[in-house]
Amino acid sequence: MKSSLQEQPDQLESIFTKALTSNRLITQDAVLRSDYLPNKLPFRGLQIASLGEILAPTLHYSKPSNVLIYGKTGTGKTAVTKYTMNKLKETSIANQIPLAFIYTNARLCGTEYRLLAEMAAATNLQIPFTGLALTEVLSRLENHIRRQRSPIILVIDEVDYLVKTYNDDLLYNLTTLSERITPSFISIIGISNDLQFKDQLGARVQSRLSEEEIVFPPYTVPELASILKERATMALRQGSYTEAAINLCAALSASEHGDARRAVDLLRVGAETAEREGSEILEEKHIRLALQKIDQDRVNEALKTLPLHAKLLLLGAATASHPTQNYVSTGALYETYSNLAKACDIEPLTTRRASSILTELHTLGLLSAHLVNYGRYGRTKQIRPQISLDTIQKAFSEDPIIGTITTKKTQSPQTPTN
DNA sequence: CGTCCACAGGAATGACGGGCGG
DNA sequence: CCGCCCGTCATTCCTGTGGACG
Repeated sequence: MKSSLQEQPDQLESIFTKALTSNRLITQDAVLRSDYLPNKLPFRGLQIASLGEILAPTLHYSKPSNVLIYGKTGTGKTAVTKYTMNKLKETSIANQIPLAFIYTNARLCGTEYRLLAEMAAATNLQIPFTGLALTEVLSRLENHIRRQRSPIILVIDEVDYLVKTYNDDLLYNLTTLSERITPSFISIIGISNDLQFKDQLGARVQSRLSEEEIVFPPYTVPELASILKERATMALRQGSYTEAAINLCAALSASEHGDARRAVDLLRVGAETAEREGSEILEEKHIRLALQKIDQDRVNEALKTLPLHAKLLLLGAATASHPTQNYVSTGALYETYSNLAKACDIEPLTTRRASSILTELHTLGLLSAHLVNYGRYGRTKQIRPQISLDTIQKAFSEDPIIGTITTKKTQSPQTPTN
């Protein structure tokens, strides 16, 4: 800004604007968001090419093979798929080829029903929130697709979730549906984080669904570094970051199976911390702080969104676990859990239900549990919380029900008898 | 060598909030 | 409005199990 005016009252203003512009490390924050889709995807040329090859037949009206895409989180599966779909979409529109593209995420949808509803919505068919039989939704969808007359490319992200929590029926139904509507079709692209996913499919689905497979290897450290540098030049003010900081980001993320999304998150949070403490330059220490913060946030978020009884069980595990060995047996935990529940004026759940919740907590990684045998004295799980009592109490302190308990003084140390 | 502890976890069933078509 | 079916969460009932004790 050139201010040729000699006005002094704007002295402060200029100072402020200078402060605002110069202390901003991040100039393009959208680039560091996890949903940002870059217009080129380095180190994924092979995968893009294979997916392109597979989908190419759609351009002369024939059905492409179904595809399964494998790779750990943050290896670019979703980005590559979306990228390729977008390109294909452009081409199909330019050549007036009827083709519909649907992207769904099984885990975000949550249930089979909602996944179908989402598909329907993407093809402009309204499906009620709930209340219909799955078969009903399916047949409505079929009729609708018949009427629309345009083939569909359906991406199901995190298919492994779908199959794990339900089974492969829905996938089977979709493939047969596709066969019923020839010459139109639904071509399915399944994206899975789980490399063993295919084994969980029944033979009838397996042969249909995985006609083609593409594997996404994890990014290596140099690859991650290169990706980060590119993002950094776009998103951060020039000269506001050190090479070392970028490399640290890459190294930290590579140790977690080459997760690019996490690497970019780390960069963004790092830059934010640097900004907040008024630093001119993003350095390694900021990245380290960011790493802590990300982990912390993730845990806190998980804790806060837990259902009531899961919270109580976790709290019980943390309070009751043996001070030195740091674990509880199932029975003792159930005992403390019941007491906690009663203290909150809540009926405790049955042991059976508690057991299910416990395994859920285990799969979430908030607990560890392993089976031990005391022979004549039975067998039980040794359950130990993976999170400190302190963190748990803090996270629960805002809970409308549990908060009253956690803010109270810690229970007098009642040593459990064994 | 059989018992029997202290649970794990499958199957069946029910209560509940909701939408459906008629 | 009704009778029906849905998905979700929870209960009840049940069978299964590794190994120290007797």
